[in-house]
Amino acid sequence: MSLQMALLTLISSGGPRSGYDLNRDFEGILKFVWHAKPTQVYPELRRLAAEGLIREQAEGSRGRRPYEITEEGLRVLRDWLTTTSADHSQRNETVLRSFALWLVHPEEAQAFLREEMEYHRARLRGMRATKKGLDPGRPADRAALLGVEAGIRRLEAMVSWAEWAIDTVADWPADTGDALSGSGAG
Amino acid sequence: MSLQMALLTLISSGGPRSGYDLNRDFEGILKFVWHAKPTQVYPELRRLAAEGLIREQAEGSRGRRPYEITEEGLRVLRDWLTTTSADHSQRNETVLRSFALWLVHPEEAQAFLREEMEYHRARLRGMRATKKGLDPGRPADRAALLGVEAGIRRLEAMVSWAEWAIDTVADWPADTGDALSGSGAG
DNA sequence: AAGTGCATGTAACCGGTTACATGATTCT
DNA sequence: AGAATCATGTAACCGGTTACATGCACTT
Repeated sequence: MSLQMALLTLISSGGPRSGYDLNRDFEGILKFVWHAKPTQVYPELRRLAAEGLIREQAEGSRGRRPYEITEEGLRVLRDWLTTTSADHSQRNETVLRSFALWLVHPEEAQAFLREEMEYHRARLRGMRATKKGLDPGRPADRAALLGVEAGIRRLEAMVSWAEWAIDTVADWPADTGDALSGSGAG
Repeated sequence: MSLQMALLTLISSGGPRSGYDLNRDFEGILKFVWHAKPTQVYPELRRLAAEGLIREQAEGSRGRRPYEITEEGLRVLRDWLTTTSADHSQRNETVLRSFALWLVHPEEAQAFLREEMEYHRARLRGMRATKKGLDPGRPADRAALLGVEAGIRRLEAMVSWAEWAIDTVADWPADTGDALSGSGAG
């Protein structure tokens, strides 16, 4: 359901877009918002076209199939925004793993946290670069700036959390033997 | 895959737990980390037991089936933590929707953002209450505190973002007619 | 001419959701 | 006695991933 809305949002905001363009968006600006593999995107575009929510334009070079949104597609998008409420279910493997960190040696826990810190710092740099590429003069970009700002703030939260967590784990008492018996790096 | 690890983490950290207990955890402390419906949890527990990663204890009152983690389960959990890296793919419908907000009237955009702000504030209160219930003297709770702190920081980021976004939308130029033609509340 | 990146797809499988079903225990 | 909550499950379906397949265009 929401994949359709994600595709309609991208197509409506970024002008005519092909499956390839959309896949790049999922890897770029939408990385922390929505994701889908190419094998899911292409059939879904066909379905949206069959439902009349998007329209295929003339085939471009290299077999590109650019789509544009239809009036009906816009209507459906607006309807979704105004009459349904957002699903808040989430999955975050970084945080899931942190719940289990008492089972490994502090050095291993810190190694994990450092890796996560670096990852989120890198993504944060990417997000800030993306932000610079947006034009506040364009209505669609103004909305995109809202989304990008959310991404930046969430990434900043993760980076500062990881920094704090590394310090916190350093202060954990040794717990000689019990939780870590049988652990690899013993 | 990660559902198994989520279940092992909960069972290892919280003492013997039944499917019902675990479902409550998914609705509570793990709400923003991992989620699974009861219909997925019960068969998965049977599978974990068949694989020898958890062990069923004596059936309790009301048909409760409490499980405890086995040595093999602990080994698998530690192995997952130390030899594989975290999947960072995410989906966040709140932020996805914000990318499309230029398509609706500013009042509708703000109504959405206000709703999200309230939702995240409420969840933040819940997370802070959860934090108070944890005992830093217990190793498992110390790790849980890392996870809960991540949740709090992410929720704080979302609340402050929503506040900022409401103000930002208020300053958007009117864009008389173009993007909003055909929109419901015209 | 070979290698890389562009660009789209199919089929099989698995993870996850929805709808449905059952019965015991506690509370009012 | 009836309602609410505890507690576990099955079956069908759908959304999403993995593995595989194809061919063109641009660069070196």
